[in-house]
Amino acid sequence: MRYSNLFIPTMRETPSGINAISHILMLRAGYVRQLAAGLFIFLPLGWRVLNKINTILKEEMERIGAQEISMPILHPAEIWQQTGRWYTIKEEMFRLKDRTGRDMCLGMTHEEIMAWIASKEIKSYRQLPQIWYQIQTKLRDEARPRGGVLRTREFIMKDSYSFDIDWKGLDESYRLHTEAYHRIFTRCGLLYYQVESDPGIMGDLESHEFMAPTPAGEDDIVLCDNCDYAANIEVAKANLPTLLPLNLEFKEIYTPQKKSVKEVSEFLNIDEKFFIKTLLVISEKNEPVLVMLRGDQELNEKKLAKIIGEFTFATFEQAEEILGVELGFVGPIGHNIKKIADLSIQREIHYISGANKKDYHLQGIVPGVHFEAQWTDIRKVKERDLCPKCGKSVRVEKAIEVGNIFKLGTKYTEPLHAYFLDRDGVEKPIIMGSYGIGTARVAAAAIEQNYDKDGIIWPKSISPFDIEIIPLNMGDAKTVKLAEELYEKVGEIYNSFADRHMEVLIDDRDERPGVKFKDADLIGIPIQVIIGEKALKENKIEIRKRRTKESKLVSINKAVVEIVNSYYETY
RNA sequence: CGGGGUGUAGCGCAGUCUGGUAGCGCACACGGUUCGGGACCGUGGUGUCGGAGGUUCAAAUCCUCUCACCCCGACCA
Repeated sequence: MRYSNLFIPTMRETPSGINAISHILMLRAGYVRQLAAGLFIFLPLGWRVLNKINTILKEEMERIGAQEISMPILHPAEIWQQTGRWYTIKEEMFRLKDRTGRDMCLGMTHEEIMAWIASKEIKSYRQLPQIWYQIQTKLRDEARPRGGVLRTREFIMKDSYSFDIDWKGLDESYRLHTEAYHRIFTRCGLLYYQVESDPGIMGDLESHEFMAPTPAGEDDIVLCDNCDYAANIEVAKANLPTLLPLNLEFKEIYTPQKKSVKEVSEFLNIDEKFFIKTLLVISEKNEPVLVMLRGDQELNEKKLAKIIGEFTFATFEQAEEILGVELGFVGPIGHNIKKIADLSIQREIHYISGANKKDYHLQGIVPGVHFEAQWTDIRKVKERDLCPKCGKSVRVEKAIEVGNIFKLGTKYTEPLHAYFLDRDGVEKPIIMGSYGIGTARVAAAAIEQNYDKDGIIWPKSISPFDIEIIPLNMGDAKTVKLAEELYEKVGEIYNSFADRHMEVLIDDRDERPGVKFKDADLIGIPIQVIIGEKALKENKIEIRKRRTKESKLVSINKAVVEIVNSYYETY
């Protein structure tokens, strides 16, 4: 295509107030514009990228036998009421009424609708298994859109749904998706990990997330370099840290104004490991719960929420009222309320914690002797903890969730009466799975992982164009003639591997060379073909790889071959 | 929803404290000179100063309310 005909509004200056690299570069390079919080317009280049990704998604989904369908975005409330999610999901769902006053909502995902159509049409085991997918817009009224296209209120997602006769079938559908996802993210040029994850409101069964590591990510993932352990920090486990016992006489100690574990630890010059951190939380049933962790550990709120449900941390006033002591001096002994202790607190070891008395702590506390509690894993894994699989130390990395896969079982098919008759004429619920990939997130993750100070460096599989031809002087007839010839010829070259034409962009604008170079680097097309008068005098042109910035002069009569070869060489 | 911040030309910003004719750079249009890393000279157009109300002879500036957006947190199939 011709640059002069394309709408590519690049910006010289960095927009203020935003900090995700992908957000800045997508704006500066003219890929997107923002309409409102969490709502983005994809301009021609941005849309081309999304379509490249969607094409890969389609190819890989079709490859595992999935069939593309299209679903309404506007849903009647009844179906969501049947599965209960109309009530369990709160402000995140966009709701509206139609002209007759009927409750409707905008689809944030499509389990309900997919299960509904399955319930109507799937009657026999002979019709199973099925995998249906869609690449469509979803809407969620996000509490806080952020990071440009990383978290938006309206977004395109590929989601697929599997329907099987039994759990074995689901395992197979899940496996097929896992393989497809590995192919998809590899083809998209992403560095990624498959991690164990929290199924959240999707169900209680197995689920994994595909995570692209980058500092812009919203999630923390725990990785082991020694083995293949990888998990979202929400569910990650680690080996119990052990402690050499310290003998402490059971007695109160005066610790004026020292409240946090850190403060008391420094004051007494005793390692934080020998402390018990005592937290007071209030569950959603308004029940106070005392939560204990070893002093050097942090609470994993997701793990605790799984045990006691949603909770909030007690305020200063609530603590005074419930425990009769100021926060900072609360200890595990006494208090006739529910207690949960992390497994990192070992029995038969002497610890220090609050004395339940202002300005005093208590040492020599022995868990199991001085207090009892429900012992369970509620701590957050941190860097250098020991891998639960191999025992070597793990690391924690930030990552963008680009895809996920869930085993749903009968969570949606039962409430929606999606039953079939099996071989023996027995009625059974369809076993379901769901699998998503956020298209724009893949694009953003690709940028986060592939850029330099000059702009985007697209993995070539999802670049909006393959080759950019840059005639430096549009006033020079020879330059223009050669550029046009290459534009025609390279565009016609058949890329036998991917079975498509090279997509060539020619910067035919009457701009100065500097402008063209800057824009070319910004928009990030893998191969730049530079046609300048100096080299032309020696019958040469320049081929430059965006990623490495290495360039070489090649003679005109070999230009086409060299350009195509360079394209294959880069990645 | 809690905390912080920002709204002035298409973009980036100054002006606000201390009220007195709304500015700078880039971009844009035209002419000329340039042409291998975001050129230069000249000329020109561009604003409900986020909105509403109030104080005042006078408000971008002070006061009250409100809206939008960004960042941190909560939340997040």
